[in-house]
Amino acid sequence: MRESAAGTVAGRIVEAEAYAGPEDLAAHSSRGRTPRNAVMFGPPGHLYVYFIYGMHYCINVVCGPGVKPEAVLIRAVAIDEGESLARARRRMPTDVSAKRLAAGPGNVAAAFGIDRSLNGTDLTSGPVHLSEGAAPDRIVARPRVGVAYAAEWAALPWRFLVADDPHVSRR
DNA sequence: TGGAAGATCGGCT
DNA sequence: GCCGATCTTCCAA
Repeated sequence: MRESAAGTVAGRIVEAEAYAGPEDLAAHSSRGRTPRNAVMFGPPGHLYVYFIYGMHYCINVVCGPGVKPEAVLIRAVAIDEGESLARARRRMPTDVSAKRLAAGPGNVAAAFGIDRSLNGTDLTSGPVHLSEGAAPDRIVARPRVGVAYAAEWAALPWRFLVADDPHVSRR
């Protein structure tokens, strides 16, 4: 759930990827602590937001006990219908279907209005909240996307998505 | 100080 | 299926 002056946008996470560190070569934390990934080395329950490819933001949830730089990349969210959907759609540059509104990490950040200013935000007290909901019936695991450079780590099935959910990313 | 690559996306062929 | 947009970040020299 994301709260801002523009109103609240809420949704259900339907796709995510796990990044372990620092031994996971696909994780940003695998090359040591830098100004960009410093949040990953901090306590869990915080947002790690980074800018990629000159035009997109990706949002992660820092997890682990706080000693290991681990995080979960939020890749797709099914946005609640009604006001949430309307507000999210207003943020998008082009008119897109509800299915693809928050499909893919770049789109999730855009739909929820999350950028680098929210990097390091505490998810328990800030304008972005996570809450526990009913677990989906069927979850499938797939290899992670876009990490072919990570040798044997690229093959690990650490991308989790809700089976047959139309809101997941396509690539 | 320079250059290469990137946890992407959308449009075009 | 392929390619360009666009700029931050990191490493090497």
